[in-house]
Amino acid sequence: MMIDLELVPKQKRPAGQPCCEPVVYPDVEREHAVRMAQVAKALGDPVRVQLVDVLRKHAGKVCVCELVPLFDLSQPTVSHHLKVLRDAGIVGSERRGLWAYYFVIPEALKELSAWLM
Amino acid sequence: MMIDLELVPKQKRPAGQPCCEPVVYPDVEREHAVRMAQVAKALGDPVRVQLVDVLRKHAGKVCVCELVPLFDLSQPTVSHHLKVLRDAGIVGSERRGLWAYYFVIPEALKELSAWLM
DNA sequence: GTTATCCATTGACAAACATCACTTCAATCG
DNA sequence: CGATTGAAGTGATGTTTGTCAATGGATAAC
Repeated sequence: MMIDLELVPKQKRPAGQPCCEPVVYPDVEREHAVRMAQVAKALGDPVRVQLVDVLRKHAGKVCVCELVPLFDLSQPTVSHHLKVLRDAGIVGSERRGLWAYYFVIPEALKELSAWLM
Repeated sequence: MMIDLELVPKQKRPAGQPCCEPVVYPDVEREHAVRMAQVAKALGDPVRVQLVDVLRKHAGKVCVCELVPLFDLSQPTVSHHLKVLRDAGIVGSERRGLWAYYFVIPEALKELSAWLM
């Protein structure tokens, strides 16, 4: 982990003055940060990461009843995780008769991925 | 949002049989999912997303005292968020006298970004 | 030494979260 | 119709999280 730091050696400020100039922070980032955090938060659980992973590999072909046995969780809990992903815009769902099929919405992941790089 | 679904229409199963074959799930994904979730979870707060954003733009040049005024938060709270990022391996810190400098560890973000695509 | 400054830690609290057992809803089959 | 099935919703519970006030620790200036 070699990071070139270019540290700016600071000196103790004269009493009564602020330690340093605050870095200016564009307000534009604000809403973007909120959105990125929303997506990241939804992915902040191993179960949901795996759900996304499975859905990505079987887009549109997986119903909830196939997902449940993959995790040592009750069906309502899996449904809950799917809802979290849905609320974050990461997955969508479609109902066909008794079955609900889930699929990943690639744009959501792409947006976060882009910000990360 | 046009997703090609290729739904597999299922028929109601004969009584007593499972609804469908569970999708096989390689156990290799497990630990990877845990790691991805760990990073994502740490990014699951707008403040921390903004912290990473600022640190990325000023690598190695930002001390905590510069970060605090950017957020309408107390210094301990900012310290807490930095610790969360540090525990997730997203940022590192270096102490120089009174000041603590934080910097982003790009690999952590890159790993998540790669998985997302 | 004493004092001031930067930062981390602790303790406390409300809010949010993950989970399950139970229930409800919708659709299918007989 | 009634019975059954897949999935979502509810309520409850224990855990985690975000936040701050207060404190502690280390370093620099005096």
